[in-house]
Amino acid sequence: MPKPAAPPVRPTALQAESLRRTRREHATETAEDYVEAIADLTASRGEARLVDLARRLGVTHVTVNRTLARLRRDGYVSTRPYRAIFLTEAGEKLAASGRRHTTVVAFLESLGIPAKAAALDAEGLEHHVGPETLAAFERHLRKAGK
Amino acid sequence: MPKPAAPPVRPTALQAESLRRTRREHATETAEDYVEAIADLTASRGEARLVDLARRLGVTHVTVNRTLARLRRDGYVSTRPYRAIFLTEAGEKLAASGRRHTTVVAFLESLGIPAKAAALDAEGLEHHVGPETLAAFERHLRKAGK
DNA sequence: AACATAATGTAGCCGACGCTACAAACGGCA
DNA sequence: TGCCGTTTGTAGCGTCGGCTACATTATGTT
Repeated sequence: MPKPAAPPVRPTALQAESLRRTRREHATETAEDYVEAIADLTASRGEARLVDLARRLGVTHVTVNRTLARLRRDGYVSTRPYRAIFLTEAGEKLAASGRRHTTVVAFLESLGIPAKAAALDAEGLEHHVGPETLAAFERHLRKAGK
Repeated sequence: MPKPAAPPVRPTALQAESLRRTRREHATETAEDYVEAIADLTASRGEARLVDLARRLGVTHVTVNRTLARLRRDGYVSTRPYRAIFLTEAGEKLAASGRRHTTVVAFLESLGIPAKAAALDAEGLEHHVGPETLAAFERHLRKAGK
């Protein structure tokens, strides 16, 4: 994000708000990374195991375990000792919306739309993108973006 | 960043690496935000005060104080009780490089280059962009981007 | 069945980044 | 000069996301 350096200080409150939003988004980012990884693993190999997640996310199994505890607490996953990890409905939704969001943003950007505008527009668009359209976006991305 | 959902799991290590890098970048983001804010404030009103920083960054003065302590520890700022905050040479450099980086990225994106590529290219380009070129970039951005 | 290895769990630590509440120093104005 | 509001400092707390070290449970192989 281009922070205007030339025009003095002006929009103090606005900048603060933007920074705060960035931080808020950070908070859910991890959760999204996890649920998306779980969804992918479940889809690709039938079950999501803790070690796979750890490898996939580049952290230790301990970290995964603790994060899973939080996700469980927040109702995104259901886990049982020494068993595979499953997404709850809320988890599925979060994973889907996360994937949908990144896909839409990527698609818009692939059309040459500046990241900022793309992110902004995606925020609104993503709620109206059906499965077919989403698939089309993904197809386009696979072809265009290497 | 488009996380490929369709092609199964494949690049485990690569994805982990990318996530790790994202986290590392987060770490310096805050420092950059602070030094840039300090630089801006110093430029625009002669001195950077703690409360201004707090307002500007949207956090409490306490948080600013503690972050400043870390920045002092890391050699980016010099502070004295109840006095304005100054950047050290390292701090100036960090502020400049941060501003330079965001400018270059924004410029590339304004040309329609997808964010990912822009970020990647900027990483290399920014070290070769002189003051005049940077100014030109900024001029272009001020005209093009609203 | 027995054992070795892999997977999962637990304990305890650390740092970054927030916060509220309270204390102390500064500064301007009556 | 003295007082009051502003600014800065400090104490203590919480959450998140990492980690190492060690304990326990599954699992697969002989």
